[in-house]
Amino acid sequence: MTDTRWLDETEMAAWRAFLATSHLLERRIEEQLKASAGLTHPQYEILVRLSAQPGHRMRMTELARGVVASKSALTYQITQLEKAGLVERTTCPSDDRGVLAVLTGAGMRCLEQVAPGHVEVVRAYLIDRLTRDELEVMTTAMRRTEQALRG
Amino acid sequence: MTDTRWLDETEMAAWRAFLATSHLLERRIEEQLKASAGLTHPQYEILVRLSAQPGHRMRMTELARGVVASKSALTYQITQLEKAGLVERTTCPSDDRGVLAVLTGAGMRCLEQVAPGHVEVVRAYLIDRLTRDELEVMTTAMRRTEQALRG
DNA sequence: CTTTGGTCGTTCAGATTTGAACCATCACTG
DNA sequence: CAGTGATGGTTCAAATCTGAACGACCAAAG
Repeated sequence: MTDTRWLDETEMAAWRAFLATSHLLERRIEEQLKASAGLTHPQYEILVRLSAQPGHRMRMTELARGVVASKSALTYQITQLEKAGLVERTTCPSDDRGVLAVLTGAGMRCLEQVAPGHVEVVRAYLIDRLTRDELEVMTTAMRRTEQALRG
Repeated sequence: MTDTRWLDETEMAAWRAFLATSHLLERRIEEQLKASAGLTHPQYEILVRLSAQPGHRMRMTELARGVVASKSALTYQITQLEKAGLVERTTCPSDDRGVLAVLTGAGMRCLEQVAPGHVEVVRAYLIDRLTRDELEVMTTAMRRTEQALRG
């Protein structure tokens, strides 16, 4: 057991700020989505991902990876969205085990209605607070860490 | 209703990477803490905050603000930590409504034992992946957004 | 001293998440 | 074709979080 490399002042400040910001932002987003459409953030992300796919459909596992949710959490949320009529389940033609989540017309309309307000929050509290340089630094840095965290 | 200012490519990339990274990192941290000491991340954060205070004690509301948790979530977690013997509740001498959460000796020892492994994860997946410049940019940027999100 | 409005922390019901267990199916091997 | 190990998605119980409602207390004003 080697000695611990503790975080120095700059590192600690970065980590604390990152942590606080991500939690606070999550709260704001959740609040805004709930108020404007009764959606949770995970649900919103699911709709976004589906809408970006050809055929507006995606395999459950792939979708779970995309939105960073556990398989059971996704099962639950898809069931909720299905009850709300925003998503449907289809059996996958190429793999009988598989399930495709498909965005419905109502789901697409819901998304189009909610997205502007959501983007506004993301802008107001994060994107518009950063300079272009900061934005680019953050993108490359976050992509690197995301890469490290996957796999 | 003015036209929506959608996120351009750079902005979207920044936001997606930030979101994915924060969720993935949260998962890793949770996993590591659970395995090494049966703690959740919120619980760990509570111990850290308390340990940094004179007298190892803090008011519930202030603590909730610090770790970015709702009042009821904090009540729940402090109860859990109390059952585990890591924290105690004391009535606040200056305000009979108030409750002070106090870190116990066992709590402090637990923290000292768990912290190295936790820091290692934060380093391995975030801090050590960033250059010094990136770190500093992120700190100022995140602090600015944190500021905006509080209040 | 009482009233008033606000803060403090808890409680409660309901919603969501987690992780393990499970069954069905796949892909490959012999 | 049977056997094997891995994968896909669901289910379940337990843990946790949310938001509203609540009772207790504070602080300032009358």
